[in-house]
Amino acid sequence: MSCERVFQPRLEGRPVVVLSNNDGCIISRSAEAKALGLKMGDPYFQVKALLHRHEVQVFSSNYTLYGDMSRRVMHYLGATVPGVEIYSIDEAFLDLGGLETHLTPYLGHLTDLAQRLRAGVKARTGIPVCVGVAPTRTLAKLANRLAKKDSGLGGVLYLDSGERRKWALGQVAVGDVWGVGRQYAQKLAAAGVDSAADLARVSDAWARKHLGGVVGARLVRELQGFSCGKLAPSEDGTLSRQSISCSRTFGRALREQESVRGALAAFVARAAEKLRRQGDLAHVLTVFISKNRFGPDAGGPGGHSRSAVLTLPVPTSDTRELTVRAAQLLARLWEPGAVYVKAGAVLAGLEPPGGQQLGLFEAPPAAAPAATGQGVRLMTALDGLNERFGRGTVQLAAALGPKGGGPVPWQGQAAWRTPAYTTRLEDLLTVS
DNA sequence: TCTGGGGTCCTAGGACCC
DNA sequence: TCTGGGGTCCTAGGACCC
Repeated sequence: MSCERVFQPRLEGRPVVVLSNNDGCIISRSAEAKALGLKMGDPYFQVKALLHRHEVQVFSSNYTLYGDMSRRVMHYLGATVPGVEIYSIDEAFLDLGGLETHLTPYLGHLTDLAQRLRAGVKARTGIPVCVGVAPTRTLAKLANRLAKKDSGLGGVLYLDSGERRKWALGQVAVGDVWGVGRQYAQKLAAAGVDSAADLARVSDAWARKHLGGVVGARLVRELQGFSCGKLAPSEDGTLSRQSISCSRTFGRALREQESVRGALAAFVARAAEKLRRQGDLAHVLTVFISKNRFGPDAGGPGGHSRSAVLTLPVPTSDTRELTVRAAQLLARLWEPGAVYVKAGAVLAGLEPPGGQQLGLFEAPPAAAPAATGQGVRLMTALDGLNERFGRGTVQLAAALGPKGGGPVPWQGQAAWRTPAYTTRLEDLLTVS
Protein backbone atom coordinates (compact mmCIF):
# COMPACT_ATOMS: atom_id res chain seq x y z
CA MET A 1 0.00 0.00 0.00
CA SER A 2 2.83 2.36 0.89
CA CYS A 3 4.52 1.64 -2.46
CA GLU A 4 1.38 2.64 -4.36
CA ARG A 5 1.18 5.85 -2.31
CA VAL A 6 4.76 6.81 -3.15
CA PHE A 7 3.83 7.08 -6.82
CA GLN A 8 0.31 8.48 -6.32
CA PRO A 9 0.44 11.06 -3.54
CA ARG A 10 -3.29 11.73 -4.03
CA LEU A 11 -3.82 8.48 -2.12
CA GLU A 12 -2.46 10.08 1.04
CA GLY A 13 -5.09 10.27 3.77
CA ARG A 14 -7.54 8.08 1.85
CA PRO A 15 -8.56 4.45 2.35
CA VAL A 16 -6.42 2.23 0.09
CA VAL A 17 -6.20 -1.57 -0.23
CA VAL A 18 -4.03 -3.92 -2.26
CA LEU A 19 -5.41 -7.30 -3.37
CA SER A 20 -3.69 -10.68 -3.52
CA ASN A 21 -2.88 -12.46 -6.76
CA ASN A 22 -5.92 -13.02 -8.94
CA ASP A 23 -7.57 -10.04 -7.17
CA GLY A 24 -8.75 -12.52 -4.54
CA CYS A 25 -8.24 -11.12 -1.04
CA ILE A 26 -7.16 -7.94 0.71
CA ILE A 27 -3.50 -8.25 1.71
CA SER A 28 -2.50 -4.67 2.50
CA ARG A 29 -4.53 -1.79 3.95
CA SER A 30 -3.98 1.86 4.77
CA ALA A 31 -4.90 3.04 8.27
CA GLU A 32 -8.04 4.61 6.79
CA ALA A 33 -9.04 1.26 5.27
CA LYS A 34 -8.43 -0.52 8.59
CA ALA A 35 -10.69 2.05 10.27
CA LEU A 36 -13.52 1.00 7.94
CA GLY A 37 -13.33 -2.50 9.42
CA LEU A 38 -11.61 -4.10 6.43
CA LYS A 39 -9.58 -7.11 7.56
CA MET A 40 -6.46 -8.80 6.27
CA GLY A 41 -7.60 -11.67 4.07
CA ASP A 42 -11.12 -10.40 3.40
CA PRO A 43 -12.25 -11.82 0.03
CA TYR A 44 -12.73 -8.98 -2.42
CA PHE A 45 -16.14 -10.09 -3.60
CA GLN A 46 -17.44 -10.07 -0.02
CA VAL A 47 -16.43 -6.47 0.70
CA LYS A 48 -16.90 -5.05 -2.77
CA ALA A 49 -19.98 -3.03 -1.83
CA LEU A 50 -18.29 -1.55 1.25
CA LEU A 51 -15.22 -0.61 -0.79
CA HIS A 52 -17.40 1.12 -3.34
CA ARG A 53 -19.49 2.92 -0.74
CA HIS A 54 -16.44 4.47 0.90
CA GLU A 55 -14.58 5.09 -2.33
CA VAL A 56 -11.72 2.88 -1.23
CA GLN A 57 -8.88 2.89 -3.76
CA VAL A 58 -8.26 -0.69 -4.88
CA PHE A 59 -5.06 -2.08 -6.45
CA SER A 60 -4.04 -5.44 -7.85
CA SER A 61 -0.72 -6.52 -6.37
CA ASN A 62 2.37 -5.34 -8.22
CA TYR A 63 5.21 -7.45 -6.84
CA THR A 64 7.69 -6.17 -9.37
CA LEU A 65 7.28 -2.74 -7.80
CA TYR A 66 7.11 -3.91 -4.17
CA GLY A 67 10.17 -6.16 -4.60
CA ASP A 68 12.22 -3.33 -6.06
CA MET A 69 11.16 -0.82 -3.38
CA SER A 70 11.99 -3.41 -0.73
CA ARG A 71 15.45 -3.87 -2.25
CA ARG A 72 16.05 -0.12 -2.01
CA VAL A 73 15.00 0.05 1.64
CA MET A 74 17.11 -2.97 2.58
CA HIS A 75 20.11 -1.62 0.70
CA TYR A 76 19.98 1.63 2.64
CA LEU A 77 19.70 -0.22 5.96
CA GLY A 78 22.59 -2.49 5.01
CA ALA A 79 24.75 0.49 4.14
CA THR A 80 23.93 2.25 7.40
CA VAL A 81 24.12 -0.29 10.24
CA PRO A 82 26.00 -3.57 10.70
CA GLY A 83 24.20 -6.90 10.75
CA VAL A 84 21.02 -6.65 8.69
CA GLU A 85 18.79 -9.72 8.49
CA ILE A 86 16.11 -9.41 5.85
CA TYR A 87 13.10 -11.15 7.30
CA SER A 88 10.44 -10.50 4.68
CA ILE A 89 9.60 -8.09 1.89
CA ASP A 90 8.83 -5.37 4.48
CA GLU A 91 10.78 -6.28 7.61
CA ALA A 92 14.39 -6.51 8.68
CA PHE A 93 16.23 -7.12 11.93
CA LEU A 94 19.23 -4.91 12.64
CA ASP A 95 21.85 -5.98 15.14
CA LEU A 96 22.59 -2.93 17.28
CA GLY A 97 24.46 -4.99 19.86
CA GLY A 98 27.20 -2.94 21.49
CA LEU A 99 26.35 0.24 19.63
CA GLU A 100 24.87 1.89 22.68
CA THR A 101 27.57 1.09 25.19
CA HIS A 102 30.43 2.03 22.90
CA LEU A 103 29.05 4.73 20.74
CA THR A 104 26.53 6.66 22.81
CA PRO A 105 28.79 9.72 22.97
CA TYR A 106 28.89 9.80 19.16
CA LEU A 107 25.54 8.34 18.10
CA GLY A 108 23.35 9.31 21.00
CA HIS A 109 20.68 7.13 22.54
CA LEU A 110 19.50 4.23 20.36
CA THR A 111 16.15 5.98 20.04
CA ASP A 112 17.93 8.76 18.15
CA LEU A 113 19.64 6.27 15.86
CA ALA A 114 16.27 4.61 15.16
CA GLN A 115 14.73 8.00 14.38
CA ARG A 116 17.51 8.75 11.93
CA LEU A 117 17.02 5.37 10.19
CA ARG A 118 13.31 6.02 9.91
CA ALA A 119 13.87 9.46 8.44
CA GLY A 120 16.57 8.10 6.12
CA VAL A 121 14.30 5.40 4.67
CA LYS A 122 11.51 7.92 4.17
CA ALA A 123 13.78 10.48 2.48
CA ARG A 124 15.35 7.94 0.12
CA THR A 125 12.35 5.80 -0.82
CA GLY A 126 9.19 7.53 0.37
CA ILE A 127 8.30 4.47 2.44
CA PRO A 128 7.20 5.10 6.04
CA VAL A 129 8.60 2.62 8.57
CA CYS A 130 8.50 2.07 12.33
CA VAL A 131 11.29 0.80 14.54
CA GLY A 132 11.17 -1.33 17.69
CA VAL A 133 14.37 -1.74 19.71
CA ALA A 134 14.75 -4.51 22.31
CA PRO A 135 17.11 -7.28 23.49
CA THR A 136 15.43 -10.04 21.42
CA ARG A 137 13.73 -10.29 18.05
CA THR A 138 10.39 -11.20 19.61
CA LEU A 139 10.51 -8.16 21.91
CA ALA A 140 11.64 -5.93 19.04
CA LYS A 141 8.63 -7.06 17.00
CA LEU A 142 6.41 -6.33 19.97
CA ALA A 143 7.95 -2.88 20.41
CA ASN A 144 7.55 -2.18 16.69
CA ARG A 145 3.88 -3.09 16.95
CA LEU A 146 3.35 -0.59 19.75
CA ALA A 147 5.33 2.08 17.88
CA LYS A 148 3.04 1.60 14.90
CA LYS A 149 -0.15 1.84 16.95
CA ASP A 150 0.66 4.81 19.15
CA SER A 151 1.33 7.82 16.96
CA GLY A 152 2.57 9.69 20.03
CA LEU A 153 5.75 7.60 19.97
CA GLY A 154 6.94 9.09 16.70
CA GLY A 155 7.37 5.69 15.06
CA VAL A 156 10.05 4.42 17.45
CA LEU A 157 9.91 2.49 20.71
CA TYR A 158 12.99 1.37 22.63
CA LEU A 159 12.40 -1.07 25.50
CA ASP A 160 15.50 0.04 27.34
CA SER A 161 14.58 -0.97 30.90
CA GLY A 162 12.90 -3.79 32.79
CA GLU A 163 10.01 -1.53 33.71
CA ARG A 164 9.37 -0.44 30.15
CA ARG A 165 9.51 -4.05 29.00
CA LYS A 166 7.00 -5.09 31.63
CA TRP A 167 4.71 -2.28 30.59
CA ALA A 168 4.98 -3.20 26.90
CA LEU A 169 4.24 -6.89 27.54
CA GLY A 170 1.10 -5.87 29.39
CA GLN A 171 -0.11 -3.83 26.40
CA VAL A 172 -0.13 -6.68 23.90
CA ALA A 173 -2.72 -9.46 23.58
CA VAL A 174 -1.19 -12.92 23.50
CA GLY A 175 -2.55 -13.56 20.00
CA ASP A 176 -0.51 -10.61 18.70
CA VAL A 177 2.79 -12.06 19.84
CA TRP A 178 5.10 -13.24 17.04
CA GLY A 179 4.76 -17.01 16.85
CA VAL A 180 1.27 -17.22 18.38
CA GLY A 181 -1.30 -17.97 15.72
CA ARG A 182 -5.00 -18.76 15.95
CA GLN A 183 -4.66 -22.26 17.36
CA TYR A 184 -2.21 -21.35 20.10
CA ALA A 185 -4.15 -18.20 21.00
CA GLN A 186 -7.22 -20.33 21.61
CA LYS A 187 -5.32 -22.81 23.76
CA LEU A 188 -3.71 -19.99 25.73
CA ALA A 189 -7.03 -18.26 26.33
CA ALA A 190 -8.44 -21.51 27.71
CA ALA A 191 -5.48 -21.68 30.09
CA GLY A 192 -6.07 -18.11 31.27
CA VAL A 193 -3.06 -16.68 29.43
CA ASP A 194 -4.33 -13.46 27.92
CA SER A 195 -1.46 -11.00 27.52
CA ALA A 196 2.13 -11.22 26.37
CA ALA A 197 3.01 -10.58 30.03
CA ASP A 198 1.07 -13.72 31.05
CA LEU A 199 2.84 -15.72 28.36
CA ALA A 200 6.25 -14.56 29.58
CA ARG A 201 5.41 -16.17 32.93
CA VAL A 202 4.45 -19.70 31.81
CA SER A 203 6.86 -22.52 32.68
CA ASP A 204 9.28 -23.98 30.20
CA ALA A 205 7.59 -27.38 30.53
CA TRP A 206 4.16 -25.94 29.84
CA ALA A 207 5.41 -24.07 26.78
CA ARG A 208 7.04 -27.23 25.44
CA LYS A 209 3.93 -29.29 26.02
CA HIS A 210 1.39 -26.93 24.50
CA LEU A 211 3.16 -24.63 22.04
CA GLY A 212 4.95 -26.93 19.64
CA GLY A 213 7.90 -28.19 21.69
CA VAL A 214 11.14 -26.28 21.51
CA VAL A 215 9.51 -23.59 19.36
CA GLY A 216 7.23 -22.64 22.23
CA ALA A 217 10.03 -22.77 24.78
CA ARG A 218 12.11 -20.40 22.64
CA LEU A 219 9.18 -18.06 22.21
CA VAL A 220 8.75 -17.68 25.98
CA ARG A 221 12.48 -17.23 26.56
CA GLU A 222 12.56 -14.48 23.95
CA LEU A 223 9.70 -12.68 25.68
CA GLN A 224 11.71 -12.89 28.90
CA GLY A 225 14.57 -11.12 27.16
CA PHE A 226 16.88 -14.06 26.38
CA SER A 227 17.72 -14.16 22.69
CA CYS A 228 17.31 -17.53 21.03
CA GLY A 229 18.61 -16.62 17.57
CA LYS A 230 15.69 -18.07 15.67
CA LEU A 231 16.68 -16.80 12.27
CA ALA A 232 19.29 -18.38 10.10
CA PRO A 233 21.18 -15.40 8.71
CA SER A 234 21.06 -15.50 4.97
CA GLU A 235 23.01 -12.99 2.99
CA ASP A 236 20.21 -11.30 1.12
CA GLY A 237 17.14 -13.12 2.28
CA THR A 238 16.80 -15.06 -0.94
CA LEU A 239 19.77 -17.39 -0.85
CA SER A 240 19.79 -21.02 0.22
CA ARG A 241 16.12 -21.71 0.51
CA GLN A 242 15.28 -25.33 1.19
CA SER A 243 12.42 -25.51 -1.26
CA ILE A 244 11.26 -23.42 -4.17
CA SER A 245 7.73 -23.40 -5.45
CA CYS A 246 5.46 -21.67 -7.89
CA SER A 247 1.69 -22.04 -7.78
CA ARG A 248 -1.28 -19.98 -8.93
CA THR A 249 -5.00 -19.90 -8.83
CA PHE A 250 -6.22 -19.72 -12.43
CA GLY A 251 -8.22 -16.76 -13.67
CA ARG A 252 -11.03 -19.24 -14.41
CA ALA A 253 -11.67 -22.90 -13.63
CA LEU A 254 -10.05 -25.33 -16.09
CA ARG A 255 -11.40 -28.72 -17.19
CA GLU A 256 -8.88 -29.59 -19.92
CA GLN A 257 -5.70 -31.41 -18.95
CA GLU A 258 -3.88 -29.65 -21.78
CA SER A 259 -4.59 -26.25 -20.23
CA VAL A 260 -3.44 -27.29 -16.77
CA ARG A 261 -0.35 -28.88 -18.34
CA GLY A 262 0.44 -25.54 -19.95
CA ALA A 263 -0.01 -23.74 -16.64
CA LEU A 264 2.26 -26.23 -14.90
CA ALA A 265 4.89 -25.80 -17.61
CA ALA A 266 4.88 -22.07 -16.89
CA PHE A 267 5.07 -22.61 -13.11
CA VAL A 268 7.87 -25.17 -13.42
CA ALA A 269 9.80 -22.78 -15.64
CA ARG A 270 9.49 -20.01 -13.05
CA ALA A 271 10.53 -22.30 -10.19
CA ALA A 272 13.49 -23.65 -12.16
CA GLU A 273 14.57 -20.09 -12.93
CA LYS A 274 14.65 -19.30 -9.20
CA LEU A 275 16.49 -22.56 -8.59
CA ARG A 276 19.22 -21.68 -11.11
CA ARG A 277 19.52 -18.20 -9.66
CA GLN A 278 20.25 -19.85 -6.31
CA GLY A 279 22.80 -22.05 -8.08
CA ASP A 280 21.28 -25.34 -6.95
CA LEU A 281 19.91 -28.54 -8.45
CA ALA A 282 16.66 -30.17 -7.30
CA HIS A 283 16.38 -33.84 -6.44
CA VAL A 284 12.65 -33.91 -5.73
CA LEU A 285 9.73 -32.60 -7.77
CA THR A 286 6.18 -32.29 -6.43
CA VAL A 287 3.14 -31.35 -8.49
CA PHE A 288 -0.27 -30.56 -7.06
CA ILE A 289 -3.66 -29.65 -8.50
CA SER A 290 -6.62 -28.30 -6.56
CA LYS A 291 -10.36 -28.13 -7.05
CA ASN A 292 -12.42 -25.32 -5.57
CA ARG A 293 -12.11 -25.74 -1.82
CA PHE A 294 -15.21 -23.66 -1.19
CA GLY A 295 -17.45 -25.67 -3.48
CA PRO A 296 -20.23 -27.89 -2.12
CA ASP A 297 -18.39 -31.08 -3.20
CA ALA A 298 -15.00 -29.99 -1.95
CA GLY A 299 -14.59 -33.09 0.23
CA GLY A 300 -12.95 -33.05 3.64
CA PRO A 301 -10.11 -30.79 4.70
CA GLY A 302 -7.41 -31.19 2.12
CA GLY A 303 -9.79 -33.28 0.03
CA HIS A 304 -9.80 -30.68 -2.70
CA SER A 305 -6.11 -31.04 -3.44
CA ARG A 306 -3.93 -33.93 -4.62
CA SER A 307 -0.19 -34.10 -5.02
CA ALA A 308 2.38 -36.45 -6.53
CA VAL A 309 6.06 -36.59 -5.68
CA LEU A 310 8.96 -37.80 -7.83
CA THR A 311 12.54 -38.34 -6.77
CA LEU A 312 14.56 -37.55 -9.87
CA PRO A 313 17.21 -40.08 -10.93
CA VAL A 314 19.68 -37.21 -11.28
CA PRO A 315 19.30 -33.80 -9.63
CA THR A 316 18.64 -31.14 -12.22
CA SER A 317 17.74 -27.51 -12.81
CA ASP A 318 16.88 -27.97 -16.48
CA THR A 319 13.45 -26.60 -17.30
CA ARG A 320 12.98 -29.16 -20.09
CA GLU A 321 13.47 -32.20 -17.92
CA LEU A 322 11.37 -30.79 -15.07
CA THR A 323 8.56 -29.87 -17.48
CA VAL A 324 8.39 -33.40 -18.91
CA ARG A 325 8.35 -34.93 -15.43
CA ALA A 326 5.71 -32.53 -14.22
CA ALA A 327 3.45 -33.48 -17.13
CA GLN A 328 3.86 -37.16 -16.19
CA LEU A 329 2.94 -36.45 -12.57
CA LEU A 330 -0.06 -34.41 -13.70
CA ALA A 331 -1.33 -37.31 -15.82
CA ARG A 332 -1.20 -39.50 -12.71
CA LEU A 333 -3.24 -37.01 -10.68
CA TRP A 334 -5.77 -36.10 -13.31
CA GLU A 335 -9.41 -37.07 -12.70
CA PRO A 336 -11.41 -36.93 -15.91
CA GLY A 337 -14.41 -34.67 -15.62
CA ALA A 338 -13.00 -32.75 -12.66
CA VAL A 339 -12.68 -28.96 -12.68
CA TYR A 340 -9.46 -27.45 -11.37
CA VAL A 341 -8.85 -23.95 -10.05
CA LYS A 342 -5.21 -24.05 -9.04
CA ALA A 343 -1.95 -25.92 -9.66
CA GLY A 344 1.62 -25.73 -8.50
CA ALA A 345 5.10 -27.19 -8.64
CA VAL A 346 7.54 -27.55 -5.74
CA LEU A 347 11.28 -28.18 -6.10
CA ALA A 348 12.96 -29.70 -3.05
CA GLY A 349 16.00 -31.74 -2.08
CA LEU A 350 18.07 -28.76 -3.22
CA GLU A 351 21.81 -29.24 -3.49
CA PRO A 352 24.76 -27.61 -5.20
CA PRO A 353 26.04 -29.28 -8.41
CA GLY A 354 28.62 -32.03 -8.10
CA GLY A 355 27.52 -33.27 -4.72
CA GLN A 356 25.83 -36.52 -5.70
CA GLN A 357 26.93 -39.57 -3.83
CA LEU A 358 26.49 -43.02 -5.33
CA GLY A 359 25.44 -46.14 -3.48
CA LEU A 360 28.02 -48.92 -3.20
CA PHE A 361 26.50 -51.00 -6.00
CA GLU A 362 25.06 -48.16 -7.98
CA ALA A 363 26.38 -47.45 -11.42
CA PRO A 364 26.98 -43.82 -12.24
CA PRO A 365 23.92 -42.60 -14.14
CA ALA A 366 24.30 -41.90 -17.80
CA ALA A 367 24.52 -38.18 -18.09
CA ALA A 368 21.06 -36.82 -18.81
CA PRO A 369 20.86 -33.91 -21.25
CA ALA A 370 20.30 -31.69 -18.23
CA ALA A 371 23.66 -32.57 -16.76
CA THR A 372 25.66 -31.98 -19.90
CA GLY A 373 27.47 -28.77 -20.57
CA GLN A 374 25.13 -28.14 -23.46
CA GLY A 375 22.05 -28.22 -21.24
CA VAL A 376 23.64 -25.88 -18.74
CA ARG A 377 24.67 -23.48 -21.51
CA LEU A 378 21.17 -23.55 -22.97
CA MET A 379 19.60 -22.66 -19.61
CA THR A 380 22.17 -19.92 -19.07
CA ALA A 381 21.33 -18.46 -22.48
CA LEU A 382 17.60 -18.71 -21.72
CA ASP A 383 17.99 -16.88 -18.40
CA GLY A 384 20.22 -14.29 -20.03
CA LEU A 385 17.66 -13.48 -22.73
CA ASN A 386 14.79 -13.29 -20.26
CA GLU A 387 16.80 -11.09 -17.96
CA ARG A 388 17.71 -8.73 -20.74
CA PHE A 389 14.44 -8.58 -22.67
CA GLY A 390 11.94 -9.30 -19.90
CA ARG A 391 10.46 -12.35 -18.23
CA GLY A 392 8.88 -14.82 -20.65
CA THR A 393 10.65 -13.54 -23.76
CA VAL A 394 11.87 -17.08 -24.48
CA GLN A 395 9.82 -20.02 -23.19
CA LEU A 396 9.21 -23.67 -23.90
CA ALA A 397 6.32 -24.10 -26.33
CA ALA A 398 4.61 -26.13 -23.60
CA ALA A 399 4.10 -22.96 -21.57
CA LEU A 400 2.67 -20.86 -24.39
CA GLY A 401 -0.93 -22.05 -24.27
CA PRO A 402 -3.06 -23.13 -27.23
CA LYS A 403 -1.99 -22.34 -30.76
CA GLY A 404 -3.12 -19.01 -32.09
CA GLY A 405 -1.74 -16.95 -29.23
CA GLY A 406 -3.82 -14.64 -27.07
CA PRO A 407 -3.91 -14.75 -23.27
CA VAL A 408 -3.16 -18.15 -21.80
CA PRO A 409 -6.24 -19.88 -20.35
CA TRP A 410 -4.77 -19.87 -16.82
CA GLN A 411 -4.04 -16.13 -16.78
CA GLY A 412 -5.02 -14.62 -13.42
CA GLN A 413 -7.15 -11.54 -12.84
CA ALA A 414 -5.36 -8.22 -12.25
CA ALA A 415 -7.78 -5.47 -13.08
CA TRP A 416 -6.05 -2.67 -11.16
CA ARG A 417 -2.31 -3.23 -11.63
CA THR A 418 -0.12 -0.12 -11.55
CA PRO A 419 2.97 0.25 -13.80
CA ALA A 420 6.41 -1.10 -12.92
CA TYR A 421 7.52 2.47 -12.20
CA THR A 422 11.04 1.59 -11.10
CA THR A 423 12.00 -1.37 -13.30
CA ARG A 424 10.59 -0.79 -16.81
CA LEU A 425 11.79 2.09 -18.90
CA GLU A 426 8.42 2.42 -20.64
CA ASP A 427 6.72 2.67 -17.24
CA LEU A 428 8.90 5.47 -15.96
CA LEU A 429 6.82 8.16 -14.28
CA THR A 430 6.92 11.46 -16.12
CA VAL A 431 6.38 14.70 -14.25
CA SER A 432 5.31 17.81 -16.08
C1' DT B 1 -19.53 -15.83 -10.10
C1' DC B 2 -15.84 -14.20 -7.14
C1' DT B 3 -11.85 -16.79 -1.47
C1' DG B 4 -3.35 -15.65 -2.55
C1' DG B 5 1.46 -17.31 -2.69
C1' DG B 6 5.77 -18.72 -0.76
C1' DG B 7 8.11 -20.10 2.83
C1' DT B 8 9.91 -22.20 7.74
C1' DC B 9 10.29 -25.48 11.61
C1' DC B 10 8.74 -29.26 14.45
C1' DT B 11 6.70 -33.87 15.83
C1' DA B 12 5.64 -38.63 15.33
C1' DG B 13 6.01 -43.00 13.46
C1' DG B 14 8.09 -46.47 10.55
C1' DA B 15 12.02 -48.59 8.17
C1' DC B 16 16.55 -49.30 8.47
C1' DC B 17 21.54 -49.05 10.13
C1' DC B 18 25.52 -50.36 13.36
C1' DT C 1 10.02 -63.51 32.84
C1' DC C 2 13.55 -61.00 30.99
C1' DT C 3 14.24 -57.87 25.39
C1' DG C 4 20.02 -51.84 24.33
C1' DG C 5 21.43 -47.51 22.67
C1' DG C 6 22.15 -44.28 19.30
C1' DG C 7 21.49 -42.92 15.03
C1' DT C 8 19.51 -41.56 9.83
C1' DC C 9 16.05 -40.87 6.43
C1' DC C 10 11.48 -40.61 4.85
C1' DT C 11 6.54 -39.25 4.96
C1' DA C 12 2.51 -37.05 6.75
C1' DG C 13 0.59 -33.66 9.29
C1' DG C 14 0.35 -29.48 11.97
C1' DA C 15 1.65 -25.12 13.44
C1' DC C 16 3.52 -20.67 12.32
C1' DC C 17 5.26 -16.38 9.48
C1' DC C 18 4.60 -12.29 6.00
